[in-house]
Amino acid sequence: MRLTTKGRFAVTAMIDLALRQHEGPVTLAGIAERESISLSYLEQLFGKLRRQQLVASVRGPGGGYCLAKPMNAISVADIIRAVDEPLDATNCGGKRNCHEDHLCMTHQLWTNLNARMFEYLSSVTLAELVKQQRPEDLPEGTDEQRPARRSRRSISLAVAA
Amino acid sequence: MRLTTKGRFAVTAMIDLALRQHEGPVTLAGIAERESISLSYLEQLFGKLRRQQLVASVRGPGGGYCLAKPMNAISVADIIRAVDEPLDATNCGGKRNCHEDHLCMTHQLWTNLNARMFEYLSSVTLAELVKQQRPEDLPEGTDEQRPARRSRRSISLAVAA
DNA sequence: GATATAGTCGATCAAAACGGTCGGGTATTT
DNA sequence: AAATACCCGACCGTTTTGATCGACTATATC
Repeated sequence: MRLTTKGRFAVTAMIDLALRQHEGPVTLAGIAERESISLSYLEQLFGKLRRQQLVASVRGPGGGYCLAKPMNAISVADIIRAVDEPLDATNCGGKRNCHEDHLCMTHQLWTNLNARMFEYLSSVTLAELVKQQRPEDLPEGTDEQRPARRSRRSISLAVAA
Repeated sequence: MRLTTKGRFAVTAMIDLALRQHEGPVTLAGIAERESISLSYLEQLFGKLRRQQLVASVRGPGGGYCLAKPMNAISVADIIRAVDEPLDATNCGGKRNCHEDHLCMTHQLWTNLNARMFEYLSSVTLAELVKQQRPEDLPEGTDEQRPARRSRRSISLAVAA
């Protein structure tokens, strides 16, 4: 579990997305402008988020990104894990046996700490963050995910992945 | 609040120190060998730990480091904060007012998340970690801090791994 | 079908952080 | 005086961060 600005960018972007997806797919260009994150950097982050099934994309005009799940099913830990990817692993981890086993005790201990923190971040969902963000104008049912496209015919809804 | 291997190194080293300080000052060379951390890197870390009053140093032969406080008064958050220093700060932080105040809402929200995590890490003390590490051989009173120097001379007691 | 939109992908890059080395200090003990 | 061990600053290679650019693909609309 690593915590850097990268994860924060991703969380910020996901909140922005969650706040607007009820109007249809949200473009990265929009998020980039509103949140002051470079478009190309967002593309990289959302590539990872998409591969982790946290968001779904809709290509072409009127396209953009939607959440792939209800926002109460997406935790901060999910987001951070998606973008920070493979990650630390206590440098000796389960791999080598260090020197004495004294060292591995220290490592395991750190792993425990990691786990507890992860557990905490897993308990914080996007829905909570959004609710905390906009306690006023959050209509009851909006945390349901919506079909990707709104236009009259189509609903081609790629969702590839 | 950033979480990297740097903080982990510092925590590991502090646990090592806490486990041995009852025998007198603990040398960085010893910690370096036992925990497989480079001596020079440890020096940098302990420079910061010392400036944050978490450890005290004893120079000269027989010298080394001691905890500057009882180990139940030192939290993991203290250690990480000491070595990870200035740290992120939501890129606009309390400084500028972003664009609209919408953005700052997002930022403040992240700050809250940060705070909660920090709060958690603040609740984990070195004493707990040590206890967890060595549930068997932890005599009752050893978590009291000791005066930086152990006596006028004598007790050379090099400890050395 | 042409065109505009918007995601996808890969290469590349500068700056920062990470982790470490080196070489010189200074304080203290023996 | 010599040995120990903290102290400090400069430097260095690698990885990560955050960003840019260029080319491509899918789709909607006219």
